[in-house]
Amino acid sequence: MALLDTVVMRGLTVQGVLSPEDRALLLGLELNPRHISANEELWQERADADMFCVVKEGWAYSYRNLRNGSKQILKFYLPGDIIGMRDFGFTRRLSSAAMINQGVIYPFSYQQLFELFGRSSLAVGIMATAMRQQALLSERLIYLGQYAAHERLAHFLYEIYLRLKRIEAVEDNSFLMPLTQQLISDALGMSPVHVSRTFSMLREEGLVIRDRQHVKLPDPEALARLVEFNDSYIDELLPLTFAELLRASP
Amino acid sequence: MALLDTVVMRGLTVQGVLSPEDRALLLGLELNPRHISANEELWQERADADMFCVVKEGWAYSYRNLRNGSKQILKFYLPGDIIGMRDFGFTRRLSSAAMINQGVIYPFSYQQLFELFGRSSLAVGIMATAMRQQALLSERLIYLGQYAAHERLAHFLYEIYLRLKRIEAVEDNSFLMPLTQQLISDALGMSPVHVSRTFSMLREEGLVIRDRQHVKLPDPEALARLVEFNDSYIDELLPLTFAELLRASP
DNA sequence: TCGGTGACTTAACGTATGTTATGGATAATG
DNA sequence: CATTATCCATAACATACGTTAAGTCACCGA
Repeated sequence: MALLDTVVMRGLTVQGVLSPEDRALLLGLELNPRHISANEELWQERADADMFCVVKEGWAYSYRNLRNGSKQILKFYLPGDIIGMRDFGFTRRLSSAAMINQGVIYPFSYQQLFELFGRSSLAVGIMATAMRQQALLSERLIYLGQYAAHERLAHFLYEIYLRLKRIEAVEDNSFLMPLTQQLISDALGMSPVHVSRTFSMLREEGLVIRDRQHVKLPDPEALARLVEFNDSYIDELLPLTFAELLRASP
Repeated sequence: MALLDTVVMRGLTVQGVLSPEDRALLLGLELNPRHISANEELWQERADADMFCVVKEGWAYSYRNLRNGSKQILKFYLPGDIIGMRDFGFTRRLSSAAMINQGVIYPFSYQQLFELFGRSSLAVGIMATAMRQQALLSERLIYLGQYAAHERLAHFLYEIYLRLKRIEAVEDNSFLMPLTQQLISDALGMSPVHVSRTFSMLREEGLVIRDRQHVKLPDPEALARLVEFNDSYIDELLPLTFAELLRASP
């Protein structure tokens, strides 16, 4: 299962828009096979992110270990899949990755991806933006999978708080949230009644004050501790190496 | 909140790798404001996908309506966010999108994105690949949020089945799955014990036969009906319009 | 001013799923 | 071949959450 055989690249081939150079670049990603034994780690969360892997043989998976001892698997990778794209645009890995059984992978560097991108800064920027969106999606998946209702709601509110702060829509730890409890329940996969119950709990604990659309988090840090929110990456600029790679001559 | 002010693009600016042309292209996306009223739909699931939106004012959200009447919200969009990237590389929208309150958006076309990409076929291909990965992640989020254990497991098995079929690793509706129930439970957010229980249920219903790593789905279509699996898009080639856009002169 | 509507709260009750524990089958190891 | 570890099945019990329902409060149009 080579990259050129994936649905997407086959589509581009059929449509006749992949130049011979493009095809050569793509094939060039699959030159250095590496044999991996079962259960071997490819990388750990927070390791430097500087390369991807195409899975040639075997199964792998990406996951996050949580404070409470549980772990959430984000994705299983089968032959032909690319591991590591999730981290593109971040300095460090957002999740760990490991082989399940024995297999073969082709590692390739960010540098090679930049060549695929034709060294277009904007392409890199758009891709990084998309991956940040996916990072938020992954966080939510983790919370839906592993945490109880009050943690999910706390996590949700804290995420909104951070995103609003970034666009300067938070003042004195308060913000406007035009969501009904019904909408929140649809987002968090719980019943509207339980959203209400859970808001009451958070209010009693002094973590959230809410009157209609007005929300105040008296102690955002306490909330962050409760939810194990990894906000280190959210406002992170692109890795410094990106500039060098973009400026490097082909 | 303009695109040039987002973390990613600010990073590229700081690093001095955004050319004046790049900046002009990016600014060019935000020329045609459109005022949207509260609760107005931006598009529905399965509509033609041919453009994105930058949110300027107001909140929006993307969601999927499910057969059982519930709905799963995938993401809330705040000012500065781009709506619609999730569908890039697909012919039709994978989820609906609507405004929550009244607001302003800037629509921009795929064509404009292709210009950002410098008309690099490979950049388009990589981006589309990443978005397909995200589509699978979204499906899993929907299932974690809205469905009971046996539906989650059924969905999981059917997804694996489809992905293995694509790489010709399914024979006679059987395949090899090197996963322990512990790993499956970590992926689906349920206890290992309940995974076992649920496998027993599916076996009694004649939907799944399993002996250790050997899995057989006697009637994959029955499973697909049970889980409301939208597999129409998984093996879809890139939209035909992509070739035209890639070939168009700048 | 009044009834109507939608958003929210709280309570009572049922159930899906988690937890803990035990035993059996199979694979791994010496 | 014996021993041990791993994986899995099943049962008994506990609980978080869903469901249904009723009541309060704010807002809105007649």
